[in-house]
Amino acid sequence: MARHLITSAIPYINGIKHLGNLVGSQLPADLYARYLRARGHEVLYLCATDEHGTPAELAAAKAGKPVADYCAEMWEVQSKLAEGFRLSFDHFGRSSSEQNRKLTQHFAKVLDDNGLIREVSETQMYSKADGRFLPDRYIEGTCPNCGFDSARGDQCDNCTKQLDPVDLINPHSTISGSTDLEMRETKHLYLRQSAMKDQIEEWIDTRQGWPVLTTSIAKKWLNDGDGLQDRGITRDLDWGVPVQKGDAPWPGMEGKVFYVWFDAPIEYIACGQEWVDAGKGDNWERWWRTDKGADDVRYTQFMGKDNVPFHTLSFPVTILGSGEPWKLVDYIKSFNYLNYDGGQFSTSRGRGVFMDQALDILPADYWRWWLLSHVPETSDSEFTWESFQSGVNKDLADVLGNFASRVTKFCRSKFSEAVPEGGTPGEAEAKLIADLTAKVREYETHMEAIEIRKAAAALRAAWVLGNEYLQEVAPWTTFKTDPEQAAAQIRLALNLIRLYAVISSPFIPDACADLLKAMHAEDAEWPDDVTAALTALPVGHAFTVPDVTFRKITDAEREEWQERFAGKRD
RNA sequence: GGCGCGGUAGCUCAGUUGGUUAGAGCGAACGACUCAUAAUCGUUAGGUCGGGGGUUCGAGUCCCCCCCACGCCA
Repeated sequence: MARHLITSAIPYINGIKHLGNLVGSQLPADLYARYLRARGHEVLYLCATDEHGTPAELAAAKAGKPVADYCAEMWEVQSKLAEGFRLSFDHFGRSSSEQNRKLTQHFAKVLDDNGLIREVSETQMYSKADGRFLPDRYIEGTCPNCGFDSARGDQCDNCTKQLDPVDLINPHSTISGSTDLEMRETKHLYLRQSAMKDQIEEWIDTRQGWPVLTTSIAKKWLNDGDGLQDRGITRDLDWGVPVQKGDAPWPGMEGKVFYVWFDAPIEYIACGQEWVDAGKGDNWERWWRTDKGADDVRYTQFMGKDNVPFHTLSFPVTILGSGEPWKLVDYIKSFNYLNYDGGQFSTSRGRGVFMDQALDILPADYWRWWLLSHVPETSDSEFTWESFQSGVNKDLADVLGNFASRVTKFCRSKFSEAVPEGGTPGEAEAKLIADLTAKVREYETHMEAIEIRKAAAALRAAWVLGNEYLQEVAPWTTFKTDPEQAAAQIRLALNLIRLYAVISSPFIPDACADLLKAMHAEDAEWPDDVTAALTALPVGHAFTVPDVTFRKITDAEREEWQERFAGKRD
């Protein structure tokens, strides 16, 4: 038994995430967490909402609510949806927590003590009407190059020319529309990532077997151009962690907050504290402090490729730069993007399926199965309704669901709703057990390597073995001449249902729980010994014929959904 | 423009450090079976491995050039 710390990239607070967001970190992390728990390991799986920054402020303003209230409400919404998808977080925290505020301020202090923070004076566009500095993308004006009238402060979307906000003709705030703007001087803190470049690179070079996607992105940022750049960690905003040196004020930084990218990853740690403070655990340091028991913890992070630079560079700079014994990540599993029907998912245009809508039309397991078995591991992958329909109908309904149905119904009709006795296992049974053992071991290997698509394929192949076996021994034929032998065959098949429910549970937890219940299974112990596991339900053990475990998606539904989610979410 | 990831059977994708007849699932065709959610099982399907050049006894798998798609960046 080992101890596994797992985190998935924390979703931003403003709004409901789409399936691409879900499959890019939380869902695979949940799969891994569930698998490890099923194998008897001790797991702490943490996630949270990322709440600070301008987008949250703007979304709150749009909703006409104070930003703190808005975030609290959205946290509830995201929390409910996570439950809906059966994401098994040990705790779902918030980056706006008191714990994170203190920890972030602590890290800033020790980084400053270690000479890794410097002050920079810069001029920035200030909007008097909004009472705030405006980031480049909140300023629009006419492009001096091509005359496009909605050029952003940093770039013209029309001619792609790189711009400086001061170059814009008639610049205005996109928040209020105000044109009363001026350049003001402001001071910011920068994290001296450049000073840590060699140490970070050395650390990354010692990471074995990381996905190409992860290391190639990290290497690019380390060595591209002038190398790893220092990065601002403060902003002129109200909503965020106030800039302080630990408990003490930071002269010259009054009224500023830490930039969201700085405090968000620290929330991984703070979330452990929240977990304890919520009464769900009693010691977070044994997960996070290598001097307090976290030495034997294996820490795995899950994230989309857009988050890789923060997790391979910025956050490690924070951790290593602190000089304190915090647990560093051991393995980073990163994902490409899931596209939607020939294009991108789009939150702003409402293109694609969002988490709430998905659960409105089908149970979580249907989504979990398709998404996980098509997770964009090696390259971007694509959601199409045809593929979704075929994956659900074929894999879940026909191969797995129907197997449980045909076996239990046959038994009920020829014997009773209990495991029948008689007969002896022969060659066919021995072959099935050998094949199944090999397949289960293969499945375990892929799961441990977090090769999710391959794991899904192996799992599906294990389901197919059951159908092959039935087809070969044909108990419906055997029964006519040798009912005892048919009983032995169906006894094995009934036990297969239980075994499938156990090993499939990380992918499709609800359906598996239903199947285990139908089989009146008393435990869900992992089949380390497949032969033994196939006698777990003894002769005479009662069961209940399960309801339709997975229903099929009709062509009419598919067409309707295809239409409904094509664009424009209200 | 720079960089990154890709371009393998109709579709979605596998293909370790280069090595016998390039694989899987879906779809399609044919056959078997009838217990089951008109489900299952079997067989078949022959793709210039984006294009060109090179290294090698031998390359989808290494090197160079080009084309295409997607993404990121300034």
